[in-house]
Amino acid sequence: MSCTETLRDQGYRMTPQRRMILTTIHNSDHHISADEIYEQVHAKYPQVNISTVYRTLELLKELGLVTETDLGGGRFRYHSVEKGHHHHLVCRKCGRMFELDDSALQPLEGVLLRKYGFKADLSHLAVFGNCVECRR
Amino acid sequence: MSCTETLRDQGYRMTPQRRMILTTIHNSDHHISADEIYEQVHAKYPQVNISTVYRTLELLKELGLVTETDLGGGRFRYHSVEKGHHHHLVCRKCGRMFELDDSALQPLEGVLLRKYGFKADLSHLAVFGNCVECRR
DNA sequence: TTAAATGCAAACGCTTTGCAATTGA
DNA sequence: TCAATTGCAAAGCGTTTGCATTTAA
Repeated sequence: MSCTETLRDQGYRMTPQRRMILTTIHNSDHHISADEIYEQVHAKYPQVNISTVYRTLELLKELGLVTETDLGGGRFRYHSVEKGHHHHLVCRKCGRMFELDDSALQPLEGVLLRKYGFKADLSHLAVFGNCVECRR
Repeated sequence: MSCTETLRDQGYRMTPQRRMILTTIHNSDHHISADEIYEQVHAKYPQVNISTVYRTLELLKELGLVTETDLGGGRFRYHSVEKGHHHHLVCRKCGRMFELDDSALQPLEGVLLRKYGFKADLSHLAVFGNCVECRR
């Protein structure tokens, strides 16, 4: 089902603003923040308002089209659900981010569930530390 | 070395406000936020200002007496370094936080190092999800 | 004595909200 | 048509800052 259909199905409308916001999130190669989305959309259509971005993100979360992650830094970051889950290794020295596949985290997920009864949501986890190169 | 000595050593002063803030953090049974500290201190000494709390926290971080952690929820939380490291399971439904001991994370730490050459800093990690009770 | 620390008020950055005007279906 | 959506401006919240006053050493 397309995004437009998902929206309409729930009684919402597809608007140019929503289309641009969706495209921006989808084309982003990283977890993007509200104001990064705003900057990009605003560059093309200056009349678009930041509050529309926030309201749209709220809606897209609700519809399950986008995930919101708190990666620190005092702002939320957003990611297209279609593009799937992945985790990050964030180097504190050089700032680079490395992708980490699920398999490394499954043991942890299992331990938390068995030992603590806690169903961890490890989608988009960020682990901070130092990368190979910076450790040399 | 006492906190007072640590302060003086670096040319800072021990003030009643700083003493109260330190005591509050040290007596807290959880990772406490700036406004929780403020509430407690303010209850005893109403003239104390929130900006003093923030400035003191900044200083205590610098001196390595207190750690600042981003556990989500849009506010930082503080913890006495003396009381040591631990991790958290944060329930997204009820908001409760559970302590998690190091042993659950050591396998992950090992995998990241061996497989990715990444030295993870897992002190004060926060894992989000749903707790036993909220999963019923 | 005097630099460090405080209280106060105002500003900050990110996010939310009320409301009148606009617009998609 | 008309409820959903928007832009705008203002407010909310946690945090920071400038400045005149107070205070620890």
